[in-house]
Amino acid sequence: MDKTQSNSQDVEVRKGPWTLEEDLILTNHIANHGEGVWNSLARSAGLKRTGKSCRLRWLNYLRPDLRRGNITHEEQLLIMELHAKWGNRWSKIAKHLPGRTDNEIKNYWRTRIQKHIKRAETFAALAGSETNEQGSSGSQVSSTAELMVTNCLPTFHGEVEAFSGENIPQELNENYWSMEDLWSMQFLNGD
DNA sequence: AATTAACTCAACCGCGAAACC
DNA sequence: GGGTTTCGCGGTTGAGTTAAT
Repeated sequence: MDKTQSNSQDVEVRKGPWTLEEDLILTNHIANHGEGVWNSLARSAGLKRTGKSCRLRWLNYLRPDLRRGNITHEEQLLIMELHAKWGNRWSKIAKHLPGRTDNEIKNYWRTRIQKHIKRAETFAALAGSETNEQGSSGSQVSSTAELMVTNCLPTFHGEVEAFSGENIPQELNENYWSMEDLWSMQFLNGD
C-alpha cells in the first residue's frame, strides 16, 4: 500500500536525512515567519517532518550563526571546565560556546574525551590493583576528572593540538602542560 | 586493491517540564 | 486543578567516511 496516496488524516512523516529542498523550505519559512511553535511551523511550511525534526535540523545545521569547523583548543578546555562543573548539561554548556550546538558538544565529548576517560579508568584499575598490593588502599582515585588529570590528559593534550591545527612540536606536547591546561585542571579537581 | 575496523556526526527516540486549554 | 499538547534535553543509533592491515 502506498501511504502517499492515502487520503486519511494521518499525514505521512518523513524520516532520515534532510534533502536540500527541505532545507531551503525550512530556511525560507523561518526567514519569513520566525522560529518556534515547531509543529505548526512544520505543517504550514508543507514539510512532512515532525516539529521536533524541524527544530533539530534548524538548531544543529541550518542556523546562520552556527560556527563550522573543528573545536579549538580554547573551546575544548572550556568544554572540559564546564563539564566538570555541570556534568552532561550540554545545552547549558553550549550557551557558553557561541555558534556551537549542544549536539555538537555532546558528540565531541563522547567521541574524543570520553574515550580517554575510559582509557584512564582502565589504567587506574590496573594501577589500583598494583598499589593495593603495596598497601596504599587509601589513595583511591576519587573522580573521573581526577583520573583524567592524573593518568590521561598528557596524552590527550597532544591530540587536542592536532585537532586545533596548532603547530606545537610533539616533544613539547608529550610531557609539558600549558598554563591553560594547568588552569583548567583546577576546575577539574576543585569541583 | 580489497577488506575490515575505528571514527564521526546527523538524526531519531524517550522522557520530563512547561505551556495551554 | 487536571488533562493534553508541545518543547527541549540527554542518550543512543546507524550511515558514511577514513585509516589501518
